[in-house]
Amino acid sequence: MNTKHKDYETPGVTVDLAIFTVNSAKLKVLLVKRAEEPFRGQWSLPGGFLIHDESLDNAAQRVLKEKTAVQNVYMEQLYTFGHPKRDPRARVVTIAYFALIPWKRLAQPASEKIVDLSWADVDALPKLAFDHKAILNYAIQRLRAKASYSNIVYGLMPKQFRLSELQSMYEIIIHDKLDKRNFRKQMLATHLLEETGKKDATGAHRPAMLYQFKKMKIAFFN
Amino acid sequence: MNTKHKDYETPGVTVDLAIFTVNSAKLKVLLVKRAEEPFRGQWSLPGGFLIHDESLDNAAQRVLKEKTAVQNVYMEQLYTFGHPKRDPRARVVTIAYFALIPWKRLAQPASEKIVDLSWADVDALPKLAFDHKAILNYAIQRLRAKASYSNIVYGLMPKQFRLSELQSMYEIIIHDKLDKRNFRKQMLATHLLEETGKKDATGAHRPAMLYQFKKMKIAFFN
DNA sequence: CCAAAAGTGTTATTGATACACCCATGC
DNA sequence: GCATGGGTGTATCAATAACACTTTTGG
Repeated sequence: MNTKHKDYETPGVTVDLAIFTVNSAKLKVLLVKRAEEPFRGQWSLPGGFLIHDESLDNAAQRVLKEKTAVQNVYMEQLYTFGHPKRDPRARVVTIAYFALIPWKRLAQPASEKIVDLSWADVDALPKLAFDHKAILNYAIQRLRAKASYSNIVYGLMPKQFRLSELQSMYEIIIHDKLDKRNFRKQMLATHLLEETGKKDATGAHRPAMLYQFKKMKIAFFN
Repeated sequence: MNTKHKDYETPGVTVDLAIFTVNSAKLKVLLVKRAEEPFRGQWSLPGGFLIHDESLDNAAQRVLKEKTAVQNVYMEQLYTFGHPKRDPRARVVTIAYFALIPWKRLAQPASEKIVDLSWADVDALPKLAFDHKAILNYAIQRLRAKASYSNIVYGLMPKQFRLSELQSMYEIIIHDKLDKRNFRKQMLATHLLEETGKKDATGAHRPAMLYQFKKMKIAFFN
């Protein structure tokens, strides 16, 4: 690493977040309406400048907490975007993250009442500021890919759930139907799930066993 | 994205590269000896500050070319490291890349004569400056992982090669022995290889068919 | 008693793995 | 003619995919 600055203007450094949840059988992403130029009034991904003495992960956590008031959810660094013209005013490099939040953990009235925040259906997105559409597409692609070979969808589930709800979650993310019997066999074969003993009778019909993820030292999403 | 700078010092932005090749059946990485403080005299990954109007990928290509004089090799963005104390003097965020170069494409005398450049065996690394050991470990892990489910090792092969050489390359990267017959079956089943018609009689024994990768519109390493 | 979701096994197919001998050439 | 790497096929095993009916409850 060459450490001479020379006379290059040093770029701004931000983090931007693609925060996903699932509600009403739709994958949703959190958007914020910009209050300032450029792109004033347009929707964008939540983000912010890196603060002194704050790691990248901490910056992403901070933005997440500011906008959603939740913490301890699944989050990973996605990719860094640095095209010189991605911000029309100044050079800004942004480290993109993606996060997953179970819908139930969102204080719905609180986060929905703020008019400048919106959970947008990823299949019906408005025009986005900057290169946020590209960032979001990248995030969606990564989420879908990981859902098919990892247990990342855990990050979207509530504490307890029916197996049919877990299956629906997979189907929503990967955009395909799964076989009920094979799905159950596979899920139980991982031994990552355990029965709670409780049954959920909220449906109008036969109550279903509720499951939860076993406590693990390391929450591992491969 | 909030675009107010406030009074935060804006961090420096660099790219650092883990440039791999394979020679003498060993995975090697290019290191440079630091000429300046901090870590003067220690080995580090090649890197440099981002220049105005240069994309991140271009910055990585520039550093690659400066150090190896090669271009058009496999390269991908790896991860961005931004711990506030990773550079002892100032805040520096670095976007790490990894690159693969076939040994034959390196002008050996040229790149080896420079005393401050070294192709180090990844299993016998010296102490590295900054957090470059962590960056390199991450790169090696990614390379090994991708080798087992993608055709990324293509990036390390010369234009034409024997199947046994391709197999050796896989074995070096994934650190395991493969079955010759199964390996050949699998490789040929992908239809990504084609016979050149030529035979390589440089060995002291039965000449081997030389293969090459088919020309593809999109070079795809999954 | 009917509607609706819960729950449950077996078979077929496919892909991955294990394994040993003959071949062609240079020396 | 022998040493060396080149080249080839089959059988087993494991994982995945296809598939339909009975059960339990609420209304």
